[in-house]
Amino acid sequence: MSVLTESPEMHTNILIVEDDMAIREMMAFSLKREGFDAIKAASGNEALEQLNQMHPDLIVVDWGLPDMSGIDLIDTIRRDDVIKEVPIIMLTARAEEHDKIKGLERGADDYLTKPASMLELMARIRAHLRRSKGFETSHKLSFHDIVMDASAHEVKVNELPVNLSLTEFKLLKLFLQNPNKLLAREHILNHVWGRNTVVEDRTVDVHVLRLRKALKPHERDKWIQTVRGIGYKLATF
Amino acid sequence: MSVLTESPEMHTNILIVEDDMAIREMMAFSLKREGFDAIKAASGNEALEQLNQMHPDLIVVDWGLPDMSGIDLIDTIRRDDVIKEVPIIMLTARAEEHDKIKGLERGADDYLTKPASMLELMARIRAHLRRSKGFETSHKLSFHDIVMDASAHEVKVNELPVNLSLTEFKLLKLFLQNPNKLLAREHILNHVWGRNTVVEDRTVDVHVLRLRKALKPHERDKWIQTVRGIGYKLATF
DNA sequence: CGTTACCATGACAATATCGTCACAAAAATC
DNA sequence: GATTTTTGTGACGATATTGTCATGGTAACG
Repeated sequence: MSVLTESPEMHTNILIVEDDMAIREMMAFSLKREGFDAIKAASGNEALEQLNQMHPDLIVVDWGLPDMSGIDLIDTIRRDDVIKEVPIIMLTARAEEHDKIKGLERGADDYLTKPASMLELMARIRAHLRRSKGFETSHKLSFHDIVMDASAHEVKVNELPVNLSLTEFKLLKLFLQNPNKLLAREHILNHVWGRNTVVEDRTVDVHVLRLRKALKPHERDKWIQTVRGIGYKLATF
Repeated sequence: MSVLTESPEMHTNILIVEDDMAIREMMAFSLKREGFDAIKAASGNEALEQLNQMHPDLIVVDWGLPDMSGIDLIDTIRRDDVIKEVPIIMLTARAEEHDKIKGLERGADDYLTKPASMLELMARIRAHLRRSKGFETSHKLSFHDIVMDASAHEVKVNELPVNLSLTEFKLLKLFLQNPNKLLAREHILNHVWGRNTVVEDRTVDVHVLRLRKALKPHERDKWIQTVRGIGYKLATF
């Protein structure tokens, strides 16, 4: 099972089959944010058309589709020799236990009830991909075109790599985890250096300076803004 | 009841790790009723003892155990080369989303909140077993043109054989299992040398050096990259 | 406009970390 | 039993990183 025939930086395609546009777009947005490629389908037939052209790494299926039930779609997929192995997560508004069990027995690998937390959906998607692809998919933090892959310890701005020291990396990570939020010096000290380290306040300034320098060639240094008397924040202007 | 019944001659062992006797017995009862063999453990250590003697097809773990958290148990299992592939379902009274995500990210395959419906639990168990049954243990690992056949103890780069010592081999294997992932020294020590061996940190460096030397004739030595302050990673640049 | 508090910046020394080599012990091979 | 290979460790120089300080600049405010 642990055959790594493809390299992990290869795009991981997730097919979303969901007729509600709002939910569909939100899921696509969340997926792209995490570094996946989201393919969208608004109906069962649209999904089948997509599946003729490409083979996603995972499928998220809504139970109630306009032209067929999600169950029917799963049946069709599981009958297709080429794609029948693909992990499928069912997503539905119905909380009825009966549906869950039916979905799981008919070939779904997982079942989530709407309104589903995007975080939980992402976690479950990663768990299934871990099984089917044999390796962990990467976690990505991003703010516009600043993208950090913490597990790979890699930062890119607009696809170009940025070289950071360990402290700078941790500092940027904190900023990315709190975009548009004002971070007090003390807060930064606690989170980057740890609660019981004795470091001068000004040290934060210096490391912010160094982080800005590293981002300067990409013209992103101005995104780390000074808030006089308090600290810094990551934001566009 | 279940549409898909397991054939009786095929013993499917399910390990239940749960300290609450009532729940444990109820789960064991349900499992046996469905044709599974239920093995019971009331604590984390009891579970580990069991795992020394047998390898279950699936494990159901309660989050809160008397001697360790379910998460710790999962960590231990996922570090064991022999049983690390076993599907794990977390079961817990806590409904907090944070716990769910933590469990899934740390290696659980599924997560159920108590009080869990036995029917749903059974359905999910069957869904996971359906996946893991057709589990093939091909021992081929690769990263681009670096190919390892673990069972044959053979490594080739671009079809040309590479001679490695045992430690170098295990080290490269770890890298291939975690491509593009930053591996901390401690993590490397745990996985290549074992958890209870006493070896200096710097030993890792020396073996990385030796592995690089072995890969140098093939111009792949630069793919093992140093991340100052933490460890190493296998990645292209 | 002047004062004050606050910050950006560059320089610097101390430290941490890593790559490399050499060597001895242990294990494997012949 | 001799030879070769493998392995872990210490040493050392090279380099990266880090924290602090001094200085000058800038925003805030009356």
